Amino acid sequence: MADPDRAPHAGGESLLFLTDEQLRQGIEAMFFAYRGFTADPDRILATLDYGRAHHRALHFCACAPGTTVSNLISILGVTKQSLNRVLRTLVADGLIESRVGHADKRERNLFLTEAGQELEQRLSDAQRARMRAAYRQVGPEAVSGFRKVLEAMMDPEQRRQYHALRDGRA
Amino acid sequence: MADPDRAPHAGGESLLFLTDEQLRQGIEAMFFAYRGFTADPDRILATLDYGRAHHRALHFCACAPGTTVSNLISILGVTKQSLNRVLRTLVADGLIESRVGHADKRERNLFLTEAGQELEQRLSDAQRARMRAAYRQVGPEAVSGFRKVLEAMMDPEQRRQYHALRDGRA
DNA sequence: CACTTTAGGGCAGCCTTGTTGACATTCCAA
DNA sequence: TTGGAATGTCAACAAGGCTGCCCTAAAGTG
Repeated sequence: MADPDRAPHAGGESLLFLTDEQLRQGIEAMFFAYRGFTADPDRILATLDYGRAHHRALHFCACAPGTTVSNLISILGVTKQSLNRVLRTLVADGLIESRVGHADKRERNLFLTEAGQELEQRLSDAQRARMRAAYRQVGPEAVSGFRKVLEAMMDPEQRRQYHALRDGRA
Repeated sequence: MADPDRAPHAGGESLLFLTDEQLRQGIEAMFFAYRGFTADPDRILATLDYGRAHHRALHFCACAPGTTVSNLISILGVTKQSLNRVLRTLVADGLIESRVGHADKRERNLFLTEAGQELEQRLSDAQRARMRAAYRQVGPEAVSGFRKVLEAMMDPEQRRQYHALRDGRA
């Protein structure tokens, strides 16, 4: 109860905005917003008998073509067995191509096929549309703050990967 | 390709910040940040053989004591069968008390027991700690933007519930 | 006052997608 | 060249979504 953030003498917003209630609101906002964030792609995926796991695999294959299973595992934070099941169906359905590694034959390099690119684009478009609408609505100032908070919330390892992906495309 | 957001004449950030690449970064930030957002409570839950679903139930029971199963269902966006399984274990473990409704005996009013409050507090504390650290790091300006974007990303129904919860506590 | 309809809630069973365990292949280093 | 480490695959299991079916209580209707 001696939390300085709740100290009565903290008159300015700079301290007051960290009350438990404010933090709780942020937590709930994150919860509800994430539902919205995934809602549009989820609807498309459902019609194709795919799930969010497939979307994630397609997304990161799209933005890092030729990536390996290992790399995808560390980005997605799942076990290789879990990823493998998803990849297997995507390869079987002709959305992803898995080529045996050139230098290291243990590795598999993953690429989207034309059909894979097409679906990934459809999913991305749906998700971006909502993002774009939100960004437009609140303005660049708010978007900058949004990005800052998200980055500050990541684990260091996740932040590292986030930057690596960005830089890889730049 | 005639996307106005990518128009080369858009010199100011006010238009440029909506490129596909910027939106893609936002999407990935959301993905990585959500992992961080749930990481701390997840660790606690794992030691108790609970999952995120239990955390959610505890959270919304805590902030709306006496709420009904129906209400929880609409907040969480899951089916009653799905919620029921989670509630059953929480009631069996003595973390939640389910009282038959007073006016309408079909309803069940849900309350946290003392043990339930204790666990909810532990989970909340862990999650808030990360949120607090992030908020502190980026400052109130950024936090305000963060909240604005999240709210803009919600579906109207989710936004309505988000506000209802806030107002219910105010 | 019965009698049907509607709503809240519970149980059983299925599916996706996480998990660990066991295994094959490939590479590399002793 | 051989044993260990790394990559990826297959099998089996668990959590938590889902639909379907059922019971009880309330509400509407003759």
